[in-house]
Amino acid sequence: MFCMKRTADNQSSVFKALADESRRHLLDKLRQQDGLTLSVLSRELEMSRQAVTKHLLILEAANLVVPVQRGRNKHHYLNPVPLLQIVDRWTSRFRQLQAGVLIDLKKQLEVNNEKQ
Amino acid sequence: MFCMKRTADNQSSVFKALADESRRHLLDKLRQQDGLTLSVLSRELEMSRQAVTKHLLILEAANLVVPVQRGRNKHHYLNPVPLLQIVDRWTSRFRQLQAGVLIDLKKQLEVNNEKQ
DNA sequence: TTGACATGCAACCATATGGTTGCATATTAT
DNA sequence: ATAATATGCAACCATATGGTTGCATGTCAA
Repeated sequence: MFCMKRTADNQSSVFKALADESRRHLLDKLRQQDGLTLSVLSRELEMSRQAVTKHLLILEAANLVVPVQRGRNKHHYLNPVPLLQIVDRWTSRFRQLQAGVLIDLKKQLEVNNEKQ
Repeated sequence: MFCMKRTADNQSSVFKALADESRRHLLDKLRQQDGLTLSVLSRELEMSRQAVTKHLLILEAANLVVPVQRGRNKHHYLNPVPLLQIVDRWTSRFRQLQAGVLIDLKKQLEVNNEKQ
C-alpha cells in the first residue's frame, strides 16, 4: 500500500526512468546490494555524484527507489512494485498478440513477396 | 526468429521507444487495429503526419513495429516480441525482490522512526 | 572545536528530442 | 494526362535531458 499509492496513475514516470541506461545500471546495482549510499553509488558506477543525484531523483519520482536519510548518509532502497505493475499491465495488453504473431508475419511476408 | 534477430542485444532502443507517451499511444492504436497506414494513424491520433513518421521510425528501430510498403501506402504491424522479451528479463530480475519488499520497508520505517 | 566527509543547490553547457514547415517524389483514380 | 493522395526528406526551432562545476550546508570523528 505504501509503495502503491503514487504509482498507479503515472506509468509515464516509470517508463521515463527506465529509458536511460545509467538509471538501469543504478537499479541493477541496488538489486545486487540494497541500501547503498549516494557517494558509494557514484564511486562504484564511476559517475559524478551530482549525475547520480539527478538520476536518483528521477528514480524516486517513479517510486522505483526509496531514499532514506540517516545522519549525513542517504541510503537508497529498491522498490520493484512499480516496475512489476507496468510489466504486468503491458504484458496482459500484448500477451494475447503473441499467438497471432505468426499469422501476422505470414501476412507481412506475403505482402513483401507480392511487392518484390 | 524473424522478429528476434535484432532485439536481443539492444534493449535500449525498446526502452527508449516506450519512454514517450505518443509512441505508447501508437502501440495501443496498432494493438486495437493492426496494419494501419501512416496517414490514418496521424488522423486518428490527431498528430501531424511528420510527427507520426518520426515516432514510427523509433518504434521500427526497436522492432516493435514492422512497416510494410504496399503501393503508396505504408502499413504498420505490431511486433510484441521485443516488448515481451524485455518484460520477461526485467521481471525475472526483480520478481525475486517482491518477497523481500516487506522486510525492506520495515527496515526503512524503523530507520525513519529512529530519525524523527 | 575543527577538519574531513556526505549531501544539497544553482548555474551553466552541449546535445537529444519532439515537433513544425516546405518541398519533392511516387502512386492511384478520374 | 492530370489532379488528388500518400509518403519521404531536409531544415529549422523550442525545450528537455544528461552532465559538469562551484559553492553552501549539515554531520560525524578526532
